[in-house]
Amino acid sequence: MRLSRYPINTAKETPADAEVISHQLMLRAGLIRRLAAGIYTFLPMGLRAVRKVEAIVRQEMDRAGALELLMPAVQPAELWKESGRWEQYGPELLRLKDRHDREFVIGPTHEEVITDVARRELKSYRQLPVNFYQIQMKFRDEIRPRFGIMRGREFLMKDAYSFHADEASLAEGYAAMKTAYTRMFERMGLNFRAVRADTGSIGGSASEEFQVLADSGEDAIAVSDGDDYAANLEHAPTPMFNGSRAAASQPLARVATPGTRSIADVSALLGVTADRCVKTLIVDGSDGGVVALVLRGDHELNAVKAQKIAGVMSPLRMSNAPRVLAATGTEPGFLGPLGLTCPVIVDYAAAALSDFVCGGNEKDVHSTGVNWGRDLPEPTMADLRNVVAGDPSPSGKGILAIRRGIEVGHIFQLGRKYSEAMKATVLDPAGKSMTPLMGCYGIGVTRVVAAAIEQNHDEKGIIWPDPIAPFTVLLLTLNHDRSEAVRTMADRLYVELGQAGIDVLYDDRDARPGVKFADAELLGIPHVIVIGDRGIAAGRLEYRNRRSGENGEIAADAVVPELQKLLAH
RNA sequence: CGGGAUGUAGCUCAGCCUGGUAGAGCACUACGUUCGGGACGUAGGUGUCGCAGGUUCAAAUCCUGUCAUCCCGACCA
Repeated sequence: MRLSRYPINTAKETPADAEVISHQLMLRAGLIRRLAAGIYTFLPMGLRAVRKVEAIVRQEMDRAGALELLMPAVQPAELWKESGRWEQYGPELLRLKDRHDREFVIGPTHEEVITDVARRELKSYRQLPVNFYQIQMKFRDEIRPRFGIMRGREFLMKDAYSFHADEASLAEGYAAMKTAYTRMFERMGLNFRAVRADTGSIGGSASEEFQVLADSGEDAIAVSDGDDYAANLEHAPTPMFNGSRAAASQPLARVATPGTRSIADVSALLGVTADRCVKTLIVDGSDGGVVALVLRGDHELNAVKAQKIAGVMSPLRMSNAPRVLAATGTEPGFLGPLGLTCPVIVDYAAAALSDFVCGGNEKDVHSTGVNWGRDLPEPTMADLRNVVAGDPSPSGKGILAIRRGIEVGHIFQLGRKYSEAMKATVLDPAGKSMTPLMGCYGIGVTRVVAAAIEQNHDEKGIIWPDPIAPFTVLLLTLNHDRSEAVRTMADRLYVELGQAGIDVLYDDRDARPGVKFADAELLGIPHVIVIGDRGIAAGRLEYRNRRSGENGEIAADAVVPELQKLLAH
């Protein structure tokens, strides 16, 4: 591609409405343009990156034995009514009517359509297992689209759906997809983790999200430094209390703490760190009463974990002030486990404390030197808190750090939810009708592009990983219009590189060097060959690596083989 | 949907408070000089001042409504 014939529009200034770096750079580099909120045009350069990602996804899906098909974006409402999601899905589902007043949706996902395909096409267990996939535009009417293409309303997604005769086959298909996803993201050069996720309301036994690690990510995840363990922050378990705590060394005492309601105030006033204090939270119980949850002062309650505990109302609800007063005789800020009559559940970490500080269950009073077993009964314990950096990994290897991630893929075992609701059946070996199990596996293709930029950029612009760069090599000429030698050399290299099957972009514009270099860095083409009279005279052309910043030389008569060597690894 | 903010040239923004016939930089076009790190000069084009009402002799500016966009919260690839 010759840049002189390619209307790129790069901008020095950052558009005001772009918040995250990938959005800013995609706009500045001219990869995308906004058409409406969360809806973007991919300009040719941007589309090339999308196609590169697609190609890798397609190759690995094919390698895993999945079959590509293409389903319609517009789907009849009847299918959604059949699955029950016409009512369930809510306003994120874009609904519309045709001229005959028939109802349709613009597909946010394709479980209904694929299940319809399956019930028509699959007749025998002998056709199982099978995995269908497509790479297709989805539309989700997000409440708040943001971050450009990262959370758009219309986005390109690879979605796959597998059908299985039994659990073992489903598990096998799921594992194959996990392998395929791992290969894809590795090939794309992304730093990612497979994260244990909640199976949520969909049910099923296994679910993992693929998260690209980036500070701008919307999800908090806990990752181990000892192995590949990673989980959503809310889902990572904390270590159980091992039964040993330091011996009590202080007497139980009550101290006046007027006006100090927060852990921060108490620890400042008494000169103890927050991890020597406990906080007591009163939540509504499932039996109409209340339950006290006790955590270490520096820890955070995890609502998902708490509401799973017997006796605690789900969804979790903090008790209101009158109920707290009735149950404890005091107001929030001075609560403690001492003398409480309601059920008390203590987080493992709080249970491990000795000589701790807690509220005195009286306004403006705290207790110090409190010890389980001496001043209080041995506690009823549970995992109540979010993991924090430094906690041991649940995998048993390494310690956890809290990172942020961008969810680019999600795989899960669906079970029979859709096949049952939509009566997709096949005949089993005995000639009886059976309902196959399903798995589903998504990748946000366009989101991957944004995530890759989040992870690969510097102050000058994008730094594409080779496999998903719009172009692999950039030929950058200096003095283009005045030097015939430069033109001749560059034209020849352009042809040769193309013939060698290398994706080459040729900046043959009659622009000043500064402009060309700046654009090269903004666009982030990984390998740049600079062609100037100086280099030609010396027989050696300049090679620049966008990522390493390395500035080397290549023999002018061996550019193609030298580059091929560079690209090989 | 709740909270916050913004709409003026393709982009970044000034002008609005205090109404008087619309500006800068970047980008774009032509010519000249320049040419290995976002050049300079000369000339040039560019706007229903988001939209609709209202107030006024006069509205980008004041008032009302409306639409759009962005940011913060609950959802998702």
